[in-house]
Amino acid sequence: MSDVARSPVTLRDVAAAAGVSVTTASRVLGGSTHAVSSATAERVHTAAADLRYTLNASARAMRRISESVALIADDLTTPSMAMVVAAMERQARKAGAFVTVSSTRATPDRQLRTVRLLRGLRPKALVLTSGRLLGNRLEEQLLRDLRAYEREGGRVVIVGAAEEEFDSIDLDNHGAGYCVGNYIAQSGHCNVVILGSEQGTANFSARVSGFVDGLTSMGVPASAIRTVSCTGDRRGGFEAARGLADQGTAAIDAVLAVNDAVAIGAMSAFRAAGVKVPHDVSVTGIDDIQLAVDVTPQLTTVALPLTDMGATAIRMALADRQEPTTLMVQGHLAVRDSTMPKSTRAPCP
Amino acid sequence: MSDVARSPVTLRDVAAAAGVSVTTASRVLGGSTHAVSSATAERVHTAAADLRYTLNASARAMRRISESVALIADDLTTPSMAMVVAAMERQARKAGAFVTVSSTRATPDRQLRTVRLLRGLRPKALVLTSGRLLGNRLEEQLLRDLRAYEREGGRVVIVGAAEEEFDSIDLDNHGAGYCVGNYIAQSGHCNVVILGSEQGTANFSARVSGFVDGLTSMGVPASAIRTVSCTGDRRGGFEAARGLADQGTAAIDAVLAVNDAVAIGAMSAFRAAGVKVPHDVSVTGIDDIQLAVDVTPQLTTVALPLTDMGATAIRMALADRQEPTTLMVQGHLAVRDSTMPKSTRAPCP
DNA sequence: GCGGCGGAGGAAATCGCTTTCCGGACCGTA
DNA sequence: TACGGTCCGGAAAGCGATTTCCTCCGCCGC
Repeated sequence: MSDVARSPVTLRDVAAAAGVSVTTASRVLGGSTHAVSSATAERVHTAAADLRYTLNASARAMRRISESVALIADDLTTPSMAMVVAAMERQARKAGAFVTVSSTRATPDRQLRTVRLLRGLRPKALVLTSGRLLGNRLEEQLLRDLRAYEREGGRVVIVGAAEEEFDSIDLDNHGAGYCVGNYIAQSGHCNVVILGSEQGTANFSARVSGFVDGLTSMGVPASAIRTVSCTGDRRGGFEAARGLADQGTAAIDAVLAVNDAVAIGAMSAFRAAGVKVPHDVSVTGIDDIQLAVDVTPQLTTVALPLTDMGATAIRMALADRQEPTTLMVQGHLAVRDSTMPKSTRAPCP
Repeated sequence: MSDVARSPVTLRDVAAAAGVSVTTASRVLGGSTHAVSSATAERVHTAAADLRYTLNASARAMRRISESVALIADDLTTPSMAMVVAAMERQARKAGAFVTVSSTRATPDRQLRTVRLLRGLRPKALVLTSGRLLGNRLEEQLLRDLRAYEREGGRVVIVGAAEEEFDSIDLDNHGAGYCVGNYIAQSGHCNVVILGSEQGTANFSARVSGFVDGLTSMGVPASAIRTVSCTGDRRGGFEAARGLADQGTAAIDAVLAVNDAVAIGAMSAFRAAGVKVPHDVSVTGIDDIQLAVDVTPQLTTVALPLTDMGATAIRMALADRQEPTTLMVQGHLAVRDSTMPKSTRAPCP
């Protein structure tokens, strides 16, 4: 059990200590299929433990494909992204792989630079999750790098949008919206305001059209649906809702927000304006962020299988299929306290 | 601009395309100090761009120390950890380094295995952030591996606790608690309940003792301070507060939670029980997670310089000083809506 | 005119490991 | 006894870069 170890302990040192060749040591420690007698293996293991030796992953990576996955996200600080990252890490570890993370503030320039940088690690896969990027089609430059990377044997997985060309896991945004619209219509709401941003993100516009389809499927006339544009964050919801409150909310049964942050902003504006949620107006979100259950009233929303998505992304990344496949995952409605049936009101025309 | 590239493009290919030796290509692309004429450099760069080539980080790592940092955390999903990770990533990128993350659920066994695994990457530094681990001293085994790693030229940085032996960034947990206790006492609260878990985490017990010291420093008698034990998450706070509400909160002026999650859980239990915050009871947290301002009422808490800590950790990790240094960072009180002066009540005895 | 110096480029050794390829030992069978 | 087949173990050839040397060349100062 000597703790003395010349600076970098190498496989050679271990082999010498065990009295075998590096070849044999490599076979024992590297999990080769080549047979090694258990007595020899034992000696090697002991030597390695004594020297506190671990195989050098970089050196290994030169002869075998490395077991690492690079994650490129817009922003690592959002709660949902944290869930995804954690799930990825967990799943990757199961397969003995590493995850290296990077964030690009959704700027195409940084995305490209990040992909370049990370490709240098020759990871087994590149996982991109980016709302922005996916909406406005991948930049041509980025696409080229991604293709070049796949040509070299790498795997590209896109989380959050369907991409014909690569593996991808898409969230059924339209379905989520539909689900909400349907429920809201069914529970007797008729005059509805949709809070959403048109700008960019395909995610959002899919949700909005889902709202509309869900509502009309249950007989809500298009004329009873109004869309108010706002930014996709808390402040956007707040300001939009304040605008509504100023004009009077008597003719509004429900406000459908494009995500939870907007919904929460809206609820807070309503509260400030004395509009009671859900009594006067029902409010819904999409995402089911942690906050959704922490606010009062708890927010009715659509829970997204973030953890599944992360795990699946890694599974795809590490699998060795050939065909690019696209998976579509569904959220499910979580009815809570920010909505209530409006059966007492007059039915829709 | 040919997009054709035999599977793995190597430096040799680039060199051939540029009509130079690999040596020269390496010097141009690898940022060597050896002089290269600008005309030649230009040719190499063009060739590399045409082939969409990026240097292989693994191969580079064999001759030079790699620019990567491995982060080992208890749990990646907590909001505060997400902030730290994001800050680390940002700082690392500035230095052209990578961050690879892993989570260990705070079990010593997994910690050890993770360190072993990650050491294989021969990162320039290992950054450990773990409440649990730091509380009950590092496991002996782990310590050995860490020491062996440093002997090999690696750098170990501990975030969240002072460790003589390694670089470390410590949060002044006692100071944060003191700060809250002081403020609460000053603003006229007398009967105080502290919500905290005794178990394990040195972080928490330091905060708790900070609360007590801060309160007593302003004349609150120890007899007016009660500590209720609960788990360190939202649910723990919720259940503890429900318990308090059941017994009646008439004799309670303030509830000091050991962190924001607990505080938010407590607020939600109070709300459910009809106890008004801050009118009936003031509530405080520590951490200043994003949620703290999103919740109603906005939470009075201690803002921790999470971003700074992350960035500093990476700076330490990448620096090449020799002396292990310990940094102590302070939080600052953020007074918001969940507390209000209780001047109307009877002064403390 | 000549020694020396610095700039530019290349050949080859090297990093730590994996992986062929090969050789010896040992087995059972013909 | 001879022969194919296993089982073990080692020598050596890479993997894709970086990094020493080395060479060559033009230029300056004396």
